[in-house]
Amino acid sequence: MLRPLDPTSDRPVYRQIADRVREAIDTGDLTEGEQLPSERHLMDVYGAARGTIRQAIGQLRAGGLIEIEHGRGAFVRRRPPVRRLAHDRFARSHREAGRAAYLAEMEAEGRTPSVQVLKVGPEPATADIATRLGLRTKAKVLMRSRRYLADGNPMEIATSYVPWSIAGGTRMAEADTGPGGIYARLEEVGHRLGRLTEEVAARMPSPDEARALRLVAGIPVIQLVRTAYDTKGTPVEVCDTVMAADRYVLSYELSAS
Amino acid sequence: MLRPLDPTSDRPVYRQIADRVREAIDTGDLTEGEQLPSERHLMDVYGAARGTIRQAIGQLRAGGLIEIEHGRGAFVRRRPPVRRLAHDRFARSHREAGRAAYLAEMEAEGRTPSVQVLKVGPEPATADIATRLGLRTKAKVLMRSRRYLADGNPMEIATSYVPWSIAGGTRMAEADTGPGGIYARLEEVGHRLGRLTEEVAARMPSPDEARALRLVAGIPVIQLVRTAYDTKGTPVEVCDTVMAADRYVLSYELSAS
DNA sequence: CAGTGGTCTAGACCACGAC
DNA sequence: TCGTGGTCTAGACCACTGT
Repeated sequence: MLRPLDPTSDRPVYRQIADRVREAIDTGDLTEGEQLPSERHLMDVYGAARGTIRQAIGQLRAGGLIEIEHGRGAFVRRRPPVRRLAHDRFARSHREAGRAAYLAEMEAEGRTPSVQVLKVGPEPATADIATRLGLRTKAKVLMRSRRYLADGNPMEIATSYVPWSIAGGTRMAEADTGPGGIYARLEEVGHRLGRLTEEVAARMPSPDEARALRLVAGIPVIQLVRTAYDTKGTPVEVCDTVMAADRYVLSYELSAS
Repeated sequence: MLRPLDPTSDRPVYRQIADRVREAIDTGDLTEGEQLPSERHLMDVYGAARGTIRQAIGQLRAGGLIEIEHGRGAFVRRRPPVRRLAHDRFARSHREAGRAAYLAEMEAEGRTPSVQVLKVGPEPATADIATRLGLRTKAKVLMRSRRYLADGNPMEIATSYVPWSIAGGTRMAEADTGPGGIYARLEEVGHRLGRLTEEVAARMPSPDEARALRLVAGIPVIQLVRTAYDTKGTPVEVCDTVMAADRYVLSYELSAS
């Protein structure tokens, strides 16, 4: 199944071994979820030291191709079901934004959703958040941090920020924001939702994020920062979402007119 | 500068060392572009074998925090200037889409842009591309593949697909598509641009992509698949773009009305 | 040349999972 | 208990960068 190495090549042995395994995956000789030959086996096959084999496997792991389970073996990574996030959600209905929309959408897909509220309370704004909200740095803002799961697997961590001058004393500052979520509460206090901007970036997770999202090595995160403005153009909320990149595809609809 | 290890901790030594270096970066003790202590130095400081030190450094590298230059040393990664892609570009002006828009925008930012046409010609469509274009698998399509650079550094690789029934015999199938680019040619043959969809995902690069984009370890790619429809709703082009994630932030504007 | 990282070896002991 | 991967050591030689 695995082609032999080329001893005349100046490509390092560990890379050649990684190449061979990658080929086996690409050609379908190794299929999703299938177990790779063990390290000892690869040592025998290629006559290499264990360190060399582990280097090869480390490459594949960092590239997101395989996943390793201690005591069990290395396996071709299974791609978890992808959640397609259509970003006309807000246009369709403000009332169904946030947690309610998440629960409804997930259940419609036959998955079991859950949401954990991690932290809710006043915080001094970071420079970035303050800028986005049009406040001065360290201005008091409401921070709401929560984790979304599907079938028990973490999907994303979202942290919202609302100026304290808007959120203070309202139900936004409580763990349960009530029916319709934060956008409904914002409208109740006179901030009718106008437009939204979203900024999308990708990077490797911090160790904290990797833990919270239970990310295996080789999976990046998508960071989406959404800013909501009311109809007067005042920024009323910033939501910073960090998503496991192997579980999401964001989709946008643009008009060319 | 680097705190000592905790011998009572059951956290592996290499992780503790990585933690210490990460702390030094977070606190600003090690700043962008600054050189890390050499492997030999770290061996002395922590009394660890070289393999252990290299494991620690490997973690930081895979996390995108540092960059290593053979013979020179390891350095805290410098973040290249980020290109903010506003996706109302198409709405503003179809005529300035594609290469022309890229050259103009880059020059406006004071950077030197260039575009390499990698391959232009007919190809059988993959299953995915065929589906997006509403064709049967392996239908003949025009493929246009090119690489965009800024100041000599690769930024993205874009591959466009147009049904051969539309592109065949036109200037779209030539290396130089002429003024206004591919969208102008599409309109000339009666396909006025209507709406566009964009799908955004992130993943680790393939070895080929890493080479073409000159990606160092620990940098993911953003994959953006744009489908253009004409005013009759017929898909006329799919553009698959793979971008170095450390050089892009995509921004979208949504209406809440 | 000296100093840096890159590759590879051979071996030891440990931790986890399945049977 | 056995087979899997995880951690760590000590050493060798090579390749690249700078002086």
